[in-house]
Amino acid sequence: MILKQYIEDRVLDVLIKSDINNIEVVVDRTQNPEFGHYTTSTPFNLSKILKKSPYDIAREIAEKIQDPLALIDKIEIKGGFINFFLNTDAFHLVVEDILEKKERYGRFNEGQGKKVQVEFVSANPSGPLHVGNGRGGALGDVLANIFEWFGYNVEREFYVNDMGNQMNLLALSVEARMRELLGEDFEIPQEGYHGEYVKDIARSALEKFGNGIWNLSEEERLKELKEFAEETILSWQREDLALFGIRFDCWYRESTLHKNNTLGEALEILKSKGYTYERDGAIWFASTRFGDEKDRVLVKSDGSSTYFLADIAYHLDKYKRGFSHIIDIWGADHYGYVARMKASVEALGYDPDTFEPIIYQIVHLFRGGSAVRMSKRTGEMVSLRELLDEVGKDAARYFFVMRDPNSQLDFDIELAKSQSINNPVYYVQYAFARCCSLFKQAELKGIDIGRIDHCDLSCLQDPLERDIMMILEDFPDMLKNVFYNRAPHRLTAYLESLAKGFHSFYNSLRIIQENEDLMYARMALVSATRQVIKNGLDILGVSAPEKM
RNA sequence: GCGCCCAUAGCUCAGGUGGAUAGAGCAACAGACUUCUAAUCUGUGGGCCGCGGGUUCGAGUCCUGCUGGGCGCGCCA
Repeated sequence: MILKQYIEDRVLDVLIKSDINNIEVVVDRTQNPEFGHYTTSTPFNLSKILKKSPYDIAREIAEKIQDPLALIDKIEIKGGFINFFLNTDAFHLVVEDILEKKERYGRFNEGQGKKVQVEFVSANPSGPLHVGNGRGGALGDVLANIFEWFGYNVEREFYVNDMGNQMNLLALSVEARMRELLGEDFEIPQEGYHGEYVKDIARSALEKFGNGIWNLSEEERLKELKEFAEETILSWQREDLALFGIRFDCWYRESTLHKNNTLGEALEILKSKGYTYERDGAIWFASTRFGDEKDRVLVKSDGSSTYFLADIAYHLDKYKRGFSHIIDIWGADHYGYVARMKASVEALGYDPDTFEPIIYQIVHLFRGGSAVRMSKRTGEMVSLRELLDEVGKDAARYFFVMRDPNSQLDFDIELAKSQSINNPVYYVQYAFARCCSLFKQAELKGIDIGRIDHCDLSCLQDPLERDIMMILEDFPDMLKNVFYNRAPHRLTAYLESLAKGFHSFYNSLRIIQENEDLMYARMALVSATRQVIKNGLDILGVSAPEKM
């Protein structure tokens, strides 16, 4: 980043002195060493404006480039490209930068403490979390971490859907299972819950309430059971998420919105602005006026409110809590809600750009080559807990964010468990452990670790060393990419390439050795590598074991 | 039917705001441990970027029409 920035600034400097303004200069790393380390194609873009050939422009710019830090070895013109070759000393600046900034390397202060909310998982309290929730959980938590790295004050929130018919069905299902356990006739409602876990809840309910529960009125009994089932399931979810390394700042219940009459408030705002109307005895929101494909019902003809109105109220409440940016992480099956929620945010009077739903595609579980079937109806879903028990937190988190959220994810349980090169988590963690091991070795040999931080890096001249330094240089820039594109999978890919660079270096060059200058310089590089892997794993919420 | 997502090596996937000869890993084959962790490394082969048009100096990337797969289109929650 510092090097790329340096090149960019040098080019910009020439343009400004030539009175060419408002031109964006993009400097890229090259893929081919033939083209140097960094390149820019700005001359192509200037060609039309200046009415000169890209080649001539490139030559003119190249001639005027200043190099106050003496980092540029040579500049070559190829067509309209300006290719920059840096000297090896340039890359030493990167190592120094990392050793100075340490755990702050790659952080930015773009957010300046602005309040951002990331709401994710938000599974209904009607059953244990499943693997789909796992992807949403990992994605949301990592994005929240990224926002923190960019200087935002982030709140993680879980929305608890504790109202509605589903909870009544849950209570009825539990009651049926209780009767079953008592050897009575029972019937699980058609749309009820059939999973094994319902029996577990029924069993604990019998223990907790005893026979007295049957003396209550039907209504009273179901109310008790509903509350009991809900709290039980919520505690499961909380445990699962804790095992998954996720802690929410706030568990926000839908019932709170009803108690505070936020629904009425939201409805009033929409009404007063004239965005509602009555038809067929229902109250409608004219969401098509804000780009939705059809208008939506807020209050049904029987007088009850829709889930959508509660959602509008929920988002009104979020804005009232002072968040400047609101992110909702939704599964692909919620795509249909994007347009209407955007519409309602705008109708309430807030900037729809500050509301950002992020959609992730579904997860397919595999075990070796074969797909693991999931069925919601029979309740035989693979739970997040089972997955965590089998592959562990680190592999689970890593695998869930390893792919573009827009792409479906094939999650191979066997691969996630395997302790081999095939498994990218182990590959990256192993690189970290090797770094740590080198430090341990160094200490055993009585080497002065403190000297590493201010050693002479000039003996780092090997291409393998330079490759690592170039990757390390890229870290902050890569994080910007991750941040702006909401694309954590680029971080995992980055860590794998850094680990690869390190393993190559480790295998072919001796680090701890007779030549002390070289040894300290290489240890400095190891130290920088270790730091960057650590920073990256921290963002992912994956542990960095010192020994494996 | 309409909206959105996806399609890149045999497999799983990378390829910010368009840039040079499209990259990894796995699998296959051939090699490397008396020495800092072989959970590693080195080398080889492998491609009409789903198909057809268009935009321009330049397209895997942008626009458009198809094909195939996934998801969504309730006065459900």
